[in-house]
Amino acid sequence: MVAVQVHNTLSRKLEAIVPRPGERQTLSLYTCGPTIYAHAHIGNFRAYVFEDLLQRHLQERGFTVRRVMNLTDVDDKTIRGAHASGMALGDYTRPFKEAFFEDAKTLRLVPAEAYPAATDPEQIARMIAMIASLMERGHAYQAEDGSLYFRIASFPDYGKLAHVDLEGQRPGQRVASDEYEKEAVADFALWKAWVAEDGAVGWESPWGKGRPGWHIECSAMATGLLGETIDIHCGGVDNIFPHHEAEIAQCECAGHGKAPFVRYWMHCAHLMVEGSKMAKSAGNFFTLRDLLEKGWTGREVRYALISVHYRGALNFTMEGLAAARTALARLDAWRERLTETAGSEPAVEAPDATTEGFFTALDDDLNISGALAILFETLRESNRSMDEGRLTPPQARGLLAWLARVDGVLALQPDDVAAIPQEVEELLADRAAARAAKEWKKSDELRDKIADLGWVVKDTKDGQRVTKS
RNA sequence: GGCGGGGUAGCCAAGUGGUAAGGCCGGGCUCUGCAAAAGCCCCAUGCGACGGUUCGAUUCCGUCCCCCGCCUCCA
Repeated sequence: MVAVQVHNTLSRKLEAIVPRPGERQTLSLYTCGPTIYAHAHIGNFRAYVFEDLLQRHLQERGFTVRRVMNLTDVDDKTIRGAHASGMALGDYTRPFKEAFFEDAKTLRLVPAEAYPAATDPEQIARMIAMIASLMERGHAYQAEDGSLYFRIASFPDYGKLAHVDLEGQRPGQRVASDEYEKEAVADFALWKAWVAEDGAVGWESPWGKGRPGWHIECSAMATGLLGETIDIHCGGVDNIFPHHEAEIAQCECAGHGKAPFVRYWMHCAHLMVEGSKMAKSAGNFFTLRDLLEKGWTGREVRYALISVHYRGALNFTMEGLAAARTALARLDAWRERLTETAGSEPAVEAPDATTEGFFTALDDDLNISGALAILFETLRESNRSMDEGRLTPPQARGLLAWLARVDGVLALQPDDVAAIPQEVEELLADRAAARAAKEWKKSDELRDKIADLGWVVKDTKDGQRVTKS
């Protein structure tokens, strides 16, 4: 059995991923999804692309991955946004939800098994049931304002994920000063009592009308869909505290036994843009849509996001995107060349054993740099062979088969190329004739005409090659 | 103050107690009517600073400097 090792935030160590007893090859994966009050930005997508790489690699290694990603469709910002636009909550979030799925597709993210939304009646019911369980066990209380809070003093393990000792904490700047109703300042909201600003947003509960706190949403949806113990839970580093800490507290206190909530916690570092923290005020805030408008493609953005190890800060730059474009073009050209060399021979010869290093690098906590190094070394080596005419068709086919496996993980192959229009085909035929007759002027004119139609012609050793401009 | 992540060539970035992967940029060459593309080759006596351990350290230990993040609802 191949051992995939990952860095577990809980233990701060590299640990081999082993399925739960009784589960042969199935792993559950819960990933915190977007809050759909706006378009997700590339920082959000960095986390989703990392999770996608993880899922795809686990699948390559033979695991069946059951993945759930939640959608947070109710929180302060969402309510404010809906209120400001005069729309019902669901009408306000719907376009952002649809946009998220489109963006995910553009970035080639494998769809999750389920995308529960916080406002789904079924999920609200689960949250209420979980809060009720916490109340019964003395882990929660209702404050004077009607809101329910988690009693952190009742859970000694609180802080084990972030490795924080609340005693030593300096209060953060965002502690709301009006939360005097709580027993302890660190106690977090499970259920927020309805207030006038909430307008039409609210659900009935045993404790009165209100809405769920953010943390309970994930706890309820994760355990509701994947069971009491989840194998892998991912998110951004900023979620470690308090969000994931709170999730642990809720699940392990409401649970039926001493079942740990999550076995492997994985967190993705932040993304910076041009060297600084991404912020609207700094003018370096990008959604995927912004980048597509600038002419970048989904796979270029994917490459830029995927090519830096997930636990290191990623500095996202236009230069980085340009590098992604060049590297992808090189991979594309190589794949085409291999395809030509492969011909239609049925025989397949396995590539050099070192190519397996691509996958063993990823086994090591998703060492993408090491994996890409193997990919490019293989590229150069086989190009040399082809230059010298040494690469046999069975060898080329072996490399293509390997490349297909590699791309099952990277998902960086070009989109299906658009069919060449008849008009362009005719011009190409004319141009080929002109070239054969060495009528260079005519050849150049035809190249211009083809360019006007939106296609670029390049003359290679083996004739003309056109691509959509 | 507490807890994390990080400082490796112009940029991005792996990695190892034994003499620095890979990508981009740049340079050279090949191909070539031109243009473009593509391919190959070259490109860090050096791994934040200073000490120490060692036959040998970028890699281990110590001290220090710098950058970034989290510390209550931001991936």
